[in-house]
Amino acid sequence: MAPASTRPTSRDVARAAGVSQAAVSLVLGDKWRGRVAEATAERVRRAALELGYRPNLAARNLRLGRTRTVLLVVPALTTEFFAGVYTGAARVAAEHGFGVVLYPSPEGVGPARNPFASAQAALDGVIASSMAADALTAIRGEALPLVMLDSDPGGSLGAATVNLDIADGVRQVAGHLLGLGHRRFLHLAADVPSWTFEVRARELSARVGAVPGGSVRTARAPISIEDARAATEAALAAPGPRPTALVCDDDKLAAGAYKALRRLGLRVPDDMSVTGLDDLALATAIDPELTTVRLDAELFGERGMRALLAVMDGRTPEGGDIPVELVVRGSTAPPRAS
Amino acid sequence: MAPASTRPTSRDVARAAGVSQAAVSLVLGDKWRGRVAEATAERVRRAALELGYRPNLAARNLRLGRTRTVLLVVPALTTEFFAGVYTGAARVAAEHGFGVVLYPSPEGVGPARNPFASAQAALDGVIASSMAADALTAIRGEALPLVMLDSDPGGSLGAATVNLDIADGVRQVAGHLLGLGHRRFLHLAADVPSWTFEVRARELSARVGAVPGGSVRTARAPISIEDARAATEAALAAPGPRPTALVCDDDKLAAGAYKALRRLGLRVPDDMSVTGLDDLALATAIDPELTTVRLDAELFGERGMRALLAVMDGRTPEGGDIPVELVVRGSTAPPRAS
DNA sequence: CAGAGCACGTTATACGTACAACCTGACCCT
DNA sequence: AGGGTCAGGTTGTACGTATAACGTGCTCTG
Repeated sequence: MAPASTRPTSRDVARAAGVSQAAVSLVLGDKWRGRVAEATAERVRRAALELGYRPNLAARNLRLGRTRTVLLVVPALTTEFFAGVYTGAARVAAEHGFGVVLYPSPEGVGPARNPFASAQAALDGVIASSMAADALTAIRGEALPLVMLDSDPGGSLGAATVNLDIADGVRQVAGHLLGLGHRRFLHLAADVPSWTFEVRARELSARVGAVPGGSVRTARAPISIEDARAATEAALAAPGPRPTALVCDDDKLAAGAYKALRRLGLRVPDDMSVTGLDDLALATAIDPELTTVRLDAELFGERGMRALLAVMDGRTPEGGDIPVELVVRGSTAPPRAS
Repeated sequence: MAPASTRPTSRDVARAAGVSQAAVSLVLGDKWRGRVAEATAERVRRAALELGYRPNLAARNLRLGRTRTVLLVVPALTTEFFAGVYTGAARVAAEHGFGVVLYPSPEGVGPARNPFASAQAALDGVIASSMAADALTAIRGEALPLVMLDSDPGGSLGAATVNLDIADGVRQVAGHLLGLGHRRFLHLAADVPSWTFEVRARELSARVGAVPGGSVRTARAPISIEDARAATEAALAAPGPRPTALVCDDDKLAAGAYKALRRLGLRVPDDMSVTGLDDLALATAIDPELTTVRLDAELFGERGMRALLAVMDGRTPEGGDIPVELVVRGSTAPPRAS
């Protein structure tokens, strides 16, 4: 009489092996050394295998009071970059017996825009990108151990933060372009409310402003190739001397800028130098290949996970921003003698 | 005496509101109509709010015997496309009170390569891309309701499948290029063991082979821009008359092919027509913009989730492949008169 | 005015697991 | 012989929730 098609429990395994449920738990939990005879343990293992037993995670989580699962909240723009962050975080998590669940902050997915309503999984902690703005209030409400990625260290009110050294990346870009002789800059800024984008703008202005004759104009666009194209065309239609260098907050924006420049009949890098930020695959797919700042997404994810493990453990996560690296390719050159 | 920093339970709320735990469960579970006075319900709600009560999901899942969470297994190449699949699936899931957890099949992430070891979440069902090959055996072992995306309907042994009409997409591409006058094809195939890529090859050969003088050569590359570039260069170095049309299994491959053609001094579309498949943002970022087949990733995800809901419900999911659409852009033109 | 019915709750229980605490017989040592 | 030790288990319980089953008074009706 098959008792319906319900999954076997540890008690079923116990019955089949002729032992108590506790013995099954001990054997399968690898805590049986010196408590259960090897022969019995083997019987239990065999019975579990035959019945196709899988432990009920809900029950285990309830019993243990923890889930060994953490949530990674990323912005809707699920890209290579955050795929890398996930990979790094998942690797470290796996080393410590943890799992990582991804929550891409939705664009109109659920009514609640609440990661916890969506990923119903019971969680031990959260890593959240500061770009996933929609989800942040819900996250705070949950009162779980939290690590923020790329968030204002001052403004995040006590939550641990792990940051890329974006300021240094912008410094390197500015230094590179200034060194080539550029003075008039157009900054194609990501239209996303996030501290990291404020840093980009501030740092660029500071560097360029410190040089005689240096000037920065700003255009804004959401991180989308089409929007970037439109914004760039509009900005370059403005009166006054044309900028010679176009600094983009993101490689995708740079790809849009390329399109705008093609339509305007301007050549990269002869008429306009262009830089990006991220070093996505896209950066080498476009022609000419893009000078950009390489961000180590995987390392970012690893550091985020390590920080979360520290927080969950009551320790203080190690500080220090993650270094970034300028990658010079074919999209930057000295401005043409005017 | 704060009882440590442990999260409040429904019993704590009950105590604070002066009612029984059962009453709390009724009120917060919205099952109190006619069982609890409005004033009492209000007291309970207020107490819950004040204590910051969050139900323990592990306990609820255990009690209810279900989690209202499903797993979406996607291949490591976390791209725009699967981001779209997720969005569609999550939307439908949310409509039915379900959550979706993403599992990107890892490239060397965990030792187990087991989605269930990683996403420790207790699950009600699984949607899996056939490209996430590493994870498939683990998935079968779990014996959960399963829907496969883009899988061989015959070979998937009873699991429900939802497929894009890739064969028709390839037919449209072949028809378009043949109509322009192309006869010698190079097929840049994705080096991924998945039924959908077999379909591409088979269908292209069939169509082109049916035309007098039609021939198809094949090159293989992993889905990466650099690998695609190398494979294309190698293939075009082969002796014999050069193909005039390059059919790529994926937009990323096409981007790699563009690079190869640039290095060989061949112009698109004058010397070589190129087509892709996916219609990613990348397709319009490269120059000239890519003729490709648009796949509706979100619809794909929606249909996948609907099918899974049907399976979990004991119903038969609706059949029918998802239509795809050829998008003609600047990368295809008639072959130059030879 | 009996008792039916309703409004408003409460008590008890089960979900499947992990583990603390307890038990039992065999063997050993003095 | 008496007790101690140890291997090899078992019994019992708690985790926090949802809900079935069971009271209570009170009102209404015939």
